[in-house]
This record gives sequence, C-alpha cells and structure tokens, in this order.
Amino acid sequence: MLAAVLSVREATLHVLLWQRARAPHAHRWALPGGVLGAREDVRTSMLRQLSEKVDVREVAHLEQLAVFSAPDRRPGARRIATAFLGLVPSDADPRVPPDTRWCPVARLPETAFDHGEIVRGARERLQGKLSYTNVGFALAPPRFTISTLRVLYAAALGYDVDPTNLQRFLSRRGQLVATGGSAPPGPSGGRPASLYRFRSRRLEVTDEFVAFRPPR
Amino acid sequence: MLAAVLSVREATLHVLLWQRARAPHAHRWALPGGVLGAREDVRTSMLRQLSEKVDVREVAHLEQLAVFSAPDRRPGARRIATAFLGLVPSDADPRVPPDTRWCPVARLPETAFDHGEIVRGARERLQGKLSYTNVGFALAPPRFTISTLRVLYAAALGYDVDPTNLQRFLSRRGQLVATGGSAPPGPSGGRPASLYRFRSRRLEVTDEFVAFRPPR
DNA sequence: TCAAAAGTGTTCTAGCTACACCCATGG
DNA sequence: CCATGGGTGTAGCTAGAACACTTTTGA
Repeated sequence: MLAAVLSVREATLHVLLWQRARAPHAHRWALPGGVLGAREDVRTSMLRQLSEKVDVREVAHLEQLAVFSAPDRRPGARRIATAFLGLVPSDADPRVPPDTRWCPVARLPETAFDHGEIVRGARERLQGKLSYTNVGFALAPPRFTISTLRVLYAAALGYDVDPTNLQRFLSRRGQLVATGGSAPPGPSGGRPASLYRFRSRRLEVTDEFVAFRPPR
Repeated sequence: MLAAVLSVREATLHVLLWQRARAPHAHRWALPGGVLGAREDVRTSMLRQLSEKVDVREVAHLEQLAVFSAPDRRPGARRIATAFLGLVPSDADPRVPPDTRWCPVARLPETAFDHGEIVRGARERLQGKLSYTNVGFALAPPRFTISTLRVLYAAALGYDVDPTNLQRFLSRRGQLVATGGSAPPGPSGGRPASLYRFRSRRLEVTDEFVAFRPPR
C-alpha cells in the first residue's frame, strides 16, 4: 500500500515523500503507505494511511496504479505493494509531519526501494488522463482562471499549453462553467480574468474513443 | 491472482472460465487463478497458473487490471486478488481441462464471487486499448486479411467496424505490413484478400495524446 | 494613452467517416 | 459476363494548433 500523491506547487509537479529515519534505506525518501487492515479494502486503507500525513479531504482523486511485487523489491520480509495515484489541488496546503515534504517530480531526491519507479508511473498516468478525462479538476482549486489552469496543466504535462486551446478543449466537452465572478488583475494591470469551475469534480471520461467510434 | 483471458471465437468475444465443483459457489463459473508463490512476482505467477489451463505460449498479451480487495468479496478466509487481462489470438485453440470453457462475455453464465465484475473490467480495458494502442495483434493470428481483422475488432468492441477505415487507421500508424501473400476467395468467388501482419507483436501506444500535444 | 493580460475570431490542417467506384476471382 | 467480395479514391466534416485581433484593466 503506497500512494504517489501529486500536486502542482509553484508551477511544478510535486510528490509527497517522507525521509526514512531507520534502515533499510535510512535517509532515503519514500512514499507514504502502510499495511492493509483486516476489515478494509485497499482504497479505504490507503485513505486511512494518507490521513496520517495529509488531510484526506484534500485528496481530490485517488485511483489504483499497479501492484509492485518483485520478490527482491525491498530487503527483509517480503512485501507486495498496491500503488495508488493521489491528487491534491494546488490551493490545498495540508499540514504535513516534519519528516514529510513536497518534492519536485522532475528532480526526485534519492528514493527508497522502487518508489522512484512508482512516482514515474503515477506521473505518466496523470499525463495520459489529463488528455481524455476531466482529472484536471483534482489539480485545480474550486474556482480558477484559465491562466491558472494553464499553469497547472503545463506543470503536470511538462510542456507549455496554449490557454486559448485549453479553454476550448474543456468547453467543447462541457467541463468548464463560468461562475460569473472575476479575479482582479495583477499589479501591472490587464483585463480581469473570469473565474471558472469544473462542471463535475468526479472523474469522467470525456474522450472514450480515439478512433473506432460506433457507427451512427 | 485471477486472469480474465479473452479471445474472439466464432466472431464473439469469449472469456476462459472453469466451473467450480466444490463449495463455496459450487457449479458457478470462475476465472482461472491461484495464489502467489514466495519467489514470484505477480506476472510470473499468473503465467504459471495459466499454464495449468492453457498453453502459455498462446497468451499473446498479459497486463494488470486492478486489485479486488473488498473484505467480503468471497466467503471464508480473506483473499485479495490481483486481476489480469490476458489475450489469446483467435487462431490459437488451446487444449483446456474438461471443467474449463470459453464463455461469451456478453452472456456470462452465473459467475462466482466478484468474477463477473472483473470480466467486465477486462472487456472495458480491451475496448479502450484497441483504440489507442496496437493490442489488436494479440487478438489476431500472425497473418490475416482485413476482413478477418474487422471481425475481431467488431467482436471485441461490440459494434461494427468499417474495414476501409480500419485498414487506414492501422496503416497511418505504421502497424500494418503486407506480407505479399493472399488468401483464396470463398466458394462464391470474389477477389482474393491480401494477407497482412502487425509490424510489432508487443504492446505499443500509438496515440499518446488525445489532445494537448506538445508544441513543436 | 500605453502596457499588460484576458478573451475571441479565423485560418490551416490532420485525420476520421462515409460512400462511390474500380479490381480480381469463381461459376 | 455476372455475382461476390477486396481494395482505392475522394468528398465532407470535426476539431486541434497557431496566431492575429479585440477587450478591459492599471498606471
């Protein structure tokens, strides 16, 4: 049971890691997690374990990634890990324990066991789903401007995104709702940006087919 | 450890199930599987367990689906299942034990535990991946005509597919290679169909982005 | 009035759908 | 020569990428 909890902080994709104090792999950085309880399913258990690190209400999305099971993936007693991808909106600022930090995914510190691989898997899953689902909601605050959203998408994808096209992409799919409000412009002026929200804050597949749409 | 092994048989998507002899859920139909060994990872273990039901060389693709972990998912001692999706080409005709059969996915017999849900998950995964990867190779014989391939895609997707567009879809992505050979026409005549093969018989993502392609 | 930032309009193009038409074979 | 099925050409449409242009604000 491990979770790669991703969030965009200061325009960069970060992951929540804690520094191990004890051997094995002392001082290396590890994903939060623990062991499955007798009366829990894996999702419930993951949420319980995360609640020790972050406020669970701030985890806007949680999904299974994969099982990591190589017999030698960690020294000592064998442990099989069900890995999860968690997403925390950029506005949430959860209190975390002193040994825990948000680390930039592009420049990870030395990670424990196979946790680096899990983080890379999580990032790839997120990148894919940004393009054919509404997962963006889980990176964004409840209300946001298109510029803000652009920064979040760019950080998660690792390349620049055109705000015009982002706006139209989401609008065409009915995912963007104008709230009516607007954000005040910055100190150097400029037109105030309208505030939007996602129509739904639960995962929806917006592009079921790349090709092979059923005939009319 | 459970596998939903799918294959197109007689123009219909089937799954490999075996009928339980003993309680619990006697006479119901279950997915093949077993328990993880001490020195195996889940993939190796799954292949080992499948080898008891089908010839493993015929499983052209095997990937993790999800972990099923509800505490009450089956009576008796708790068991957590890592579910896999397996694919067997339509030309392979593996010898299976007497209690084991290919069952049509659209009309499953009464299934044991949560195995029905797993089969539905497997079908959905396959349907999605047919559209943005080359998984088709794992449903098809080594050499095939476009008409044959059309039948396989239609069976897996559950709706009709235009052979013209299928041909171009795969050609555009460089997945189709003409072998030069051709298949003899049927008893009522007709132009002989050319034989093709997939360029690669390992999973490749052919459409990485639905939208948000990186700028040039 | 100018700079800055947001938002709209428009053109270009790739690629999917649909369908008409041509090709190769058996009877 | 016709029926049958395979294969090609092509028109139409959708929607993403790129970018010019307009709008709204602060100084």
